[in-house]
Amino acid sequence: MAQRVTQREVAKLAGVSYQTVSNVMNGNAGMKDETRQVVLAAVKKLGYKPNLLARGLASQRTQTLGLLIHNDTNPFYNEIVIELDKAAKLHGYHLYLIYTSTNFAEHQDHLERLLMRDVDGILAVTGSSSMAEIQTVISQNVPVVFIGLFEYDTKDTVFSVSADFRAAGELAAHHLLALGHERVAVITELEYHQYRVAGFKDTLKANSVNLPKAMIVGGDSSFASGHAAALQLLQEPIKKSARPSAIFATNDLMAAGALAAALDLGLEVPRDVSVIGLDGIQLGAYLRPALTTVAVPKDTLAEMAMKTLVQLIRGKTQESAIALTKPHLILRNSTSRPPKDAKAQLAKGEIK
Amino acid sequence: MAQRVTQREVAKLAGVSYQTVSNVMNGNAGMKDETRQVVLAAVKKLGYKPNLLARGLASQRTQTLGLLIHNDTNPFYNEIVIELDKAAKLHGYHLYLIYTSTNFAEHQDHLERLLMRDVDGILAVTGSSSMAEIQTVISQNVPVVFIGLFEYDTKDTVFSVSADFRAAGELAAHHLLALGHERVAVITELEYHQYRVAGFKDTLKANSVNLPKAMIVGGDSSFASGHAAALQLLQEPIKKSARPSAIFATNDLMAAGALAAALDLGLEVPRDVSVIGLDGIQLGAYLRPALTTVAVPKDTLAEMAMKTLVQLIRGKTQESAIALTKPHLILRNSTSRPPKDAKAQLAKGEIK
DNA sequence: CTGTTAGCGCTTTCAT
DNA sequence: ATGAAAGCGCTAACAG
Repeated sequence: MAQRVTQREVAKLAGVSYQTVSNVMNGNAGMKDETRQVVLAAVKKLGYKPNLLARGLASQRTQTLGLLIHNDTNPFYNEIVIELDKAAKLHGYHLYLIYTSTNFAEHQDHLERLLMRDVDGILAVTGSSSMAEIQTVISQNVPVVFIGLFEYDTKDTVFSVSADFRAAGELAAHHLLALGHERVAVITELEYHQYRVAGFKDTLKANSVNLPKAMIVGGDSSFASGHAAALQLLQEPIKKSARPSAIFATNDLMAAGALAAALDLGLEVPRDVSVIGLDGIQLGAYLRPALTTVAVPKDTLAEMAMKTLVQLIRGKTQESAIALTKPHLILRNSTSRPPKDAKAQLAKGEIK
Repeated sequence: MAQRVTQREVAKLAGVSYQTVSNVMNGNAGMKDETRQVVLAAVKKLGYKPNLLARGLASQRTQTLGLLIHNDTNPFYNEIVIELDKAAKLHGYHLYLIYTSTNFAEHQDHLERLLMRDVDGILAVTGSSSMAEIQTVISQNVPVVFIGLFEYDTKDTVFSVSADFRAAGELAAHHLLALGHERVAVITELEYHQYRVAGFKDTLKANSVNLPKAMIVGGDSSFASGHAAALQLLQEPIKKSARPSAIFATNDLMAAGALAAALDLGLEVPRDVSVIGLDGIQLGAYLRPALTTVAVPKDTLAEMAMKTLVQLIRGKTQESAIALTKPHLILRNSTSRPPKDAKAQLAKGEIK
């Protein structure tokens, strides 16, 4: 229904055999420039477009990639997808989009479908939890590259492109330290954000700032969990005198939640408490105060992932299984120096 | 590289001809239940998975759809894509994802690529501007359904599924009127959001509330444009006495911008000015105050779009070319009754 | 109800 | 440099 003109017809019009047409279309080596011109003219005249299905079937290369992505409402995923689409276009690939849950059976099903379509490779933007599963299911058949959303203590059979989350944690700590904070707290996804926390913690320690266990609260990367965690951190009656002057949330959505929680408690940000996130999603710029955050360079992340995958597809084994991109600080308005006089500050903070 | 087992091998193992295998796989009519079982056993034993490329080539149905989507940073698009992916899965389709600009040549290129892959249909989540172009390029070859992002004064050769934006505008107006607002303003994308504005305006008029031209400011649906427009509306020195007590932004991103602008001016929302948006993106819940908005039901929108497209693919011509979903109000904290005493209020509003 | 014969549109050897 | 033959893995008529 969609396809009409075939190579045969082009060949007939051009007065050549139809393999010659194929050669022209694929830029295959040597042939008289004259015949090439004749063929191209015929192609243009007939409006011939190759049928990519047929080509894929014959050549075993479809120029398509599966894009497996965690169906989370975190805008970070979307912003990554946009960059991946750009990168894929650049390299001549089309993307099959598949949103997936963390359910293993579902994963398997999606992967099988992708394989049935002869994708040349797979990009997996999923939580670290499912990495091993995915790898197991498909590595023998088709190259996979994992992208950016997990920490980097992966098995070395896995190809992954990620951000240097330890460095990100360090950046956050340095920023807070530079401002003079000494009572800081962390909101994090305990199971998966270890490196972000480690970088943060180590930097504090190196500067003789202590991070008590009670000042590390878990969340699940969602806005709601960030909100709840911050409430706990800021509201806990007993701890009032020791209320943190700054909170580092290991992703922006939780940071947004923390910001909202502070505001909901009647606190002023950053006067009463500073908040810094990690991701660099657009959302941060929309909040008031706008969110200071450590940004992951999504464009280079996507580009690196594509490059890696393309090389794997071409059979060039990589030396290094893991690539990291460097994060950077985006300075906005949710961080400042800590309250000068903590006691006085506390009194003012109780407006609500 | 990816595919191994073929129908032939299954047939050999099962001791039948390989077309029988094909029949079993496609659930084609009658055959001894016994042979079916034998075949299925062989399939399972060999781990046979059909090659969808070959099937598509032979059957002229690929069970794939092109998803053309405007590459805008508006989260609304992403939230729609997630719903469309769900709907597609439900109907057994895979989605080719393509982000596209508003550039015509680029559009054409993407569309041709999609056609080369023999997609069964196309979902276009693009601004109304490109609708006609797309339609022209492809309507003869493959069914297209346009989704939700433009107003509904389309040509009737076009199949579109959209929200009832007039009703959305009406809802916004009713909410503001019910709260007692009489001095309201609108921030809108002038060229494309006419129906939202019309519904809003007409409802005001029916309730004897005037909407002067100066109270309608244009934007481009972005946060920045909403911010700028609100600044103009709230700051304009001369108009201070006539400052709007409520702002209706015709999408959430502009509403977020308006909210931020009010806050940046030192105003309190909703005490000094109410803000209401339209879309229902998650972002609204993250803001402080949380954004009251008129939500477009993205899930039903997506489901309707898929249903329409599937029917078109099956050759069942629709009676109606346009389907609309009903929006609803999400009440949060950015709207309230207008300031009791406008004069006194104004004085307080000048904090900054 | 099952098997035979074609052919979807293209890429690949392999001769010429 | 170009042409012929074969086949990618499947479905789609038909026969039997």
